[in-house]
Amino acid sequence: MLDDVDRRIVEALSLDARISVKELAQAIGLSSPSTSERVKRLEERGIIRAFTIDLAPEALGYTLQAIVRVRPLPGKLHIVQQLIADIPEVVECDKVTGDDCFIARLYVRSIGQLDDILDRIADKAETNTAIVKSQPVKRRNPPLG
Amino acid sequence: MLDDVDRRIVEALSLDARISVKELAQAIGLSSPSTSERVKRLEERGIIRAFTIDLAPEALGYTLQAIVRVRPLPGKLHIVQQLIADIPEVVECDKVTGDDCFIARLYVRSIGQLDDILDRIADKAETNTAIVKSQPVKRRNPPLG
DNA sequence: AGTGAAAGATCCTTCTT
DNA sequence: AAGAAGGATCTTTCACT
Repeated sequence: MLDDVDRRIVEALSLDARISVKELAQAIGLSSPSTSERVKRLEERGIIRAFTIDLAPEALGYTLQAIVRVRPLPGKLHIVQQLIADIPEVVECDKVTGDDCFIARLYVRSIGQLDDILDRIADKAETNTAIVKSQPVKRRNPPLG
Repeated sequence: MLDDVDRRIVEALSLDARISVKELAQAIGLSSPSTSERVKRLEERGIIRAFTIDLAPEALGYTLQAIVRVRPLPGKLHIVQQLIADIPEVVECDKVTGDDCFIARLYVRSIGQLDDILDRIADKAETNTAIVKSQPVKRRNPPLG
């Protein structure tokens, strides 16, 4: 899937996506042309999906994070899904097996705001809200092996 | 918090963190020096936490994603937390309020692998597993306003 | 696949307004 | 915050292993 060189490239770019090909090449012990080619192929193979930035929610005023499980009432599934997608504070939502149909992550600035948002779907779904107290594992890469 | 120019910078960099200051400047209609200064300040203010890459789990063979709620047995909280953190397939784990103490997201290559992993904590915690069927909302930024 | 050198292009930052 | 310019830096191409 990924050989050892690819892995090192991915790890280095995960830490700093702005480093030049030259720096990257030195970091992984390869020449610039080879490194450049590797990166290009990782993109072509769809392994590197994008070069992006990591934002700090707290620095944007989002001091509260919640994980909400949502079980739409009978016949309301599609409406609820659309409602959730339309809430900009929902930064991610998965449709899952089991009783809880959706699991959404929300960034909010206060409990009041959270309450407001949940009220919008209260008549169309049962919700179960968990407030995030800490993050024992922050977003990280899975094994690249 | 963020003025309109900052917002456009963040949006542009979210889409492509590799663009040059020059390109970025053109995209947002500002001069290069000003743009450069803005980006630097966004980093200093802790809003841009890092420049990184977005990996495609499927392209790495992770065809299955699961969200596992974990309720440690009495006295096992710390052990369980450590156990979870030590599972490399756990790409993110939150400690939350409520009965379920932890909510973890796992990337796995098969149901068998998921089963193996869950077995490791089966004697120390109750778990509730939901398989991700689709992602109505893929990872996105919260409102930048 | 990878290396090394070189040339050309591009870029960032500084300074002045 | 803009504009120009200098000086550095980089990426890619090419021949070769």
